[in-house]
Amino acid sequence: LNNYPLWAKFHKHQTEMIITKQGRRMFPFLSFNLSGLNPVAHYSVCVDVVLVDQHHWRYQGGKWVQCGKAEGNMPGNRLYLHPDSPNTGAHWMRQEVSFGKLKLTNNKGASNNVGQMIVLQSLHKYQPRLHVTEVKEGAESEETYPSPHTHTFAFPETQFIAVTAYQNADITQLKIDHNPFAKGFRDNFDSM
Amino acid sequence: LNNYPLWAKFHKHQTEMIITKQGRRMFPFLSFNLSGLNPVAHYSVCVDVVLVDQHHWRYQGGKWVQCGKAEGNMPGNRLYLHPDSPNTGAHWMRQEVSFGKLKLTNNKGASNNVGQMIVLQSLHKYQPRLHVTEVKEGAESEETYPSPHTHTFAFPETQFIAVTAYQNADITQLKIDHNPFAKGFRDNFDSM
DNA sequence: TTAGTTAACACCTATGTGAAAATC
DNA sequence: TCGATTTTCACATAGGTGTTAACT
Repeated sequence: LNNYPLWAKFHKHQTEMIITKQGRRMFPFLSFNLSGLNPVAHYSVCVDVVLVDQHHWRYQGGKWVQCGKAEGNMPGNRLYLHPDSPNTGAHWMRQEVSFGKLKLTNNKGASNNVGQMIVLQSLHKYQPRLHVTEVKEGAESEETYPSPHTHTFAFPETQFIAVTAYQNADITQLKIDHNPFAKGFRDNFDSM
Repeated sequence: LNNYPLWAKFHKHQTEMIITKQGRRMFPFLSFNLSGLNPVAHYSVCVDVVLVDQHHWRYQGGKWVQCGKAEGNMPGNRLYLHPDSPNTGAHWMRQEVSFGKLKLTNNKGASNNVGQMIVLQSLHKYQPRLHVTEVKEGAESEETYPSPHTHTFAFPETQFIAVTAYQNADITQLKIDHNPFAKGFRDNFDSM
């Protein structure tokens, strides 16, 4: 996992990720360094997002608290195939593998665009996971993830609660401080 | 070939395409409708650019004239693999196949970024070509284009002379009139 | 009312244009 | 001097931010 210090800062305050109908990028975004692959073998790399628990969460009195049962796993795509897939082990190990364009949405109708957006439920806690699958040449479609020959990685620091508006002001400030696209909201007293 | 009327307008005045060190997009850009493919077979789609003749060209007295021999074929990548490659016949036929992000350059050092930019010589006349190659599962690398099972298409209307600055003012005006990124140079007398 | 969601907005990053000046 | 190339620039497109107000 790359950019661990930043993820840790967010995690300490309980990371929140905005979800919108049209889809919102994650910040921080997932990025990994892979090693130990066969340079000439072919792999597909993808990310999925799974529920951490079966509860609604509510932000009350400055804290996140559990609140009743969730309505089970809702339908909707939770798998995002890395755009470079499939590719050689050498390709994946040459440089960091980033998911900067992965988008989160609450629009169940967007499930049609499989692989474009990950559909989540607001106010639920999620864990992103990385899957590295060896692709057997001559095999059928790529729609069988995760397959038997998959390595899966999950980093607790990347857990987050999906929201439609930020609840914790500390999280908002961290986003403003570190996301370049939010520079317009920084207190500018010429930090040069 | 899509957008044929626009290509024809440029072709009538002898199309010019700017080349720069960092790479410049084509305008108009190449876009095709494919048909007749096997929906479940896999194909790679790419474009290359070849010399039309072995001469330098010079713009003199408002006309393009040949001028001495070219120094043969220079090294440099002239092949651009469509980013969706490889993919199924159904995918390629579902909608137009566009090369809007293909970039032309005169930077021979950019040959390293194979597949990113097409390296050309200024003041030479070129013909873009479309290649559709069936990918055999289990075959080795994709670096054997064009392979024996390739269909190649070339449209004379897409021929152009590579330049580092526009020579014909008619071409400049056509670019300004039709390329959205050049809207800032249009004579704005509120065409609404 | 309350809590969650949505849409419009100003502000930003990132990048594609030809013009014009500078350079080779 | 001359022609070709490169650099810088104002002005576009395209789209990612949190804020705010409206909506449900």
